[in-house]
Amino acid sequence: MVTINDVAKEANVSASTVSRVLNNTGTISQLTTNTVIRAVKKLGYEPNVLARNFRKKRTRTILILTPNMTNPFYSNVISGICDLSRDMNYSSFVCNTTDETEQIKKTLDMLYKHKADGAILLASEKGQFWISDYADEFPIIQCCEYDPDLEISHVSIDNYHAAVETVRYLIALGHKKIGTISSTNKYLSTDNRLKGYKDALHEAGLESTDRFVSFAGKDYNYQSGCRAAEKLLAQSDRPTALFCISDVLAMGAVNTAKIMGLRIPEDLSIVGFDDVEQTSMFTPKITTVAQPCYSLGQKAAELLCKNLEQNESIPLETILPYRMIVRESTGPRP
Amino acid sequence: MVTINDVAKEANVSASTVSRVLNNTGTISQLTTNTVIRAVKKLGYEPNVLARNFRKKRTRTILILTPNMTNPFYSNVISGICDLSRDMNYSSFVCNTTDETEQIKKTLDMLYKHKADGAILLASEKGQFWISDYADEFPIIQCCEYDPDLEISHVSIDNYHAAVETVRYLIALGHKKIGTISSTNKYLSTDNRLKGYKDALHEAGLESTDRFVSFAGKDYNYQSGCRAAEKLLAQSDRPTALFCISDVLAMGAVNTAKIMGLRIPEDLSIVGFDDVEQTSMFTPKITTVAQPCYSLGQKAAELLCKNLEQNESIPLETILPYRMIVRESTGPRP
DNA sequence: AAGGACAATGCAAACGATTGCACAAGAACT
DNA sequence: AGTTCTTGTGCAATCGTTTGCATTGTCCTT
Repeated sequence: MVTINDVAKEANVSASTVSRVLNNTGTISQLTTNTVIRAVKKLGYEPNVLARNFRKKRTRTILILTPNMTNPFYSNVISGICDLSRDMNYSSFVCNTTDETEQIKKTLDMLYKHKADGAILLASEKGQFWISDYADEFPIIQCCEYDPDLEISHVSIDNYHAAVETVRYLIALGHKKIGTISSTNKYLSTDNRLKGYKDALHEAGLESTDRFVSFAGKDYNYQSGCRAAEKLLAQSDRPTALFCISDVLAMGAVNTAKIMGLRIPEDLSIVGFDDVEQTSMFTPKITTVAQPCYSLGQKAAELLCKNLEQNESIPLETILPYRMIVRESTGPRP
Repeated sequence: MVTINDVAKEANVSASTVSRVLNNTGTISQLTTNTVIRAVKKLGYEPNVLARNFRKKRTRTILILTPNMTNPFYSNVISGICDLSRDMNYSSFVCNTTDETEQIKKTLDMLYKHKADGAILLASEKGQFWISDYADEFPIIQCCEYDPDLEISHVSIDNYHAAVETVRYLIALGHKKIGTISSTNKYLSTDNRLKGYKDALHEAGLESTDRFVSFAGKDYNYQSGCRAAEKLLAQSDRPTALFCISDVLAMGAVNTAKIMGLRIPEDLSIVGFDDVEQTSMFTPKITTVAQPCYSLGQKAAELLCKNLEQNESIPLETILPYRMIVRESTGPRP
């Protein structure tokens, strides 16, 4: 293995000079710089990352904490983080935490142990104040979900207005009885989407009744979407449109509706959220609010890496645009 | 930060002794061992990973190379790898390579740079002989896909027999005209599933004609599944059953069939492969061959870690069981 | 012309662990 | 009793970089 000393010898300078050339630190004459670079190339020298990390107490590694990387929404975000951090010459270490506090803490402790330089949290439930202990010492970014009561940087979309806009759209189609499928999880987005839904109804002078609000379990999955939809649609005076806070829930709702003999969108309009790939494989293709998953991840990674690299400060809030995609599951009021 | 020397001082021994106690190397008396352990606990000493890695030229990190982590099949495998390697105190670094040779090489070069100790390749196309150059020097495992011409350890299922069994099942249902949707990609599994399909037909004395074989693009996606199915079903003398080499292709086929006015399974039986979550959200729920994605990942990670840890040798071949799941998309010949 | 400022470089000490070698003390053998 | 083995421990070198400080030479200022 060729070391910095070999290069130094070849270039007739000291190891420190080589180091300074390679790190762009200190003042080195153009002439020497050239000589060193030539020597580096000639010997095919590559700095030993292990030694460098050790000396600098840095690893060029970032942590990605996700409840579950199997979820297509998260896997897209993670993809964005991985790709960008790779381009910045950072490694990314993905960790499934299943939202368990102990697991999250254990993973974040890697920061203390110098196994990683910073972290991106994909989904923090609200009220986890202890996260600040880490964020005070290390750069941490919350991506997608975040806690507004914590002074930690986050990258997200405007869930409130996305919900408002969606429900307005349903209202514009003539719907008067609009239901929603929410969730019992503790994410901010869930609250904001519910609030947006209610405000949009209110703004249009429509009643917002508990009868039209159904909560899927915190696991958010297909089955719970089916059940939640059933509760709403079994009522004699049922909604004619459903705003679901995730696509998977929407798929469950579509399924339940079909089983109950309702045609979509003729009898019932359904809209989802996220725009995971499967929504367009479904029949009917589901109208949804697209989140820029990949970009959310990229942006978070970019902010984090730049902070680590040049100590550039991370803005407290970064909001990316959402986009409503009208497909086949919504139509005028029956 | 408390170092090994602090512990040594506290325990009135030398740093080497502390090191030996912690690494279980050399011979240390029970008495000293206890003293050291007490000192470690008292000071809350944690070995500096960076220094240790540097000295040992190891990182306790494994590389995961995937064409695309967004694919639900891979994300499940990756999940298995991540979870198991975390339990073994290894970090895992996921990298999207989009099957590009240059990207794969660049990632594997991290092994040379001591940024990782071993690697798991999720999907290698056949004929990439240069991979052996890496495998000769570092532990590498191919998971799911592999090249039989390379002497590299792999963890997989028996794709050939899975295909045979599936087609036999369709034959048992009375089908005589059975088509398949394959792909133009260069994966071994694709070849084996096609071969299994043909052999099963042959074994039953049924003709296997090119008219009934359609190839989706190498991207494997929903759209290409739709197109491939259309080619098969547009024929006047069309198949009554389709064996698709992936669930996503099967979903495309279902969709196309519906559009063409065919009822499933009354007019056409369709079976997929993989058992990704969405198959059961689809109407009808799709009959498929389940691969133990998560376990495949776990197994590969376990073998790799154990090899790194205790130099335990990795068997050339590890085959995990598949399982056919009959759901709603298959029925007797119309 | 003297002094100061500055640019360019080298020396050597870190960083925190691991490990080959040496050595002491006691045990076991002849 | 003398030799050899074994066991337990410490010393000091080492891994490959980075970096604080010292040094040299050059140029500018007054």
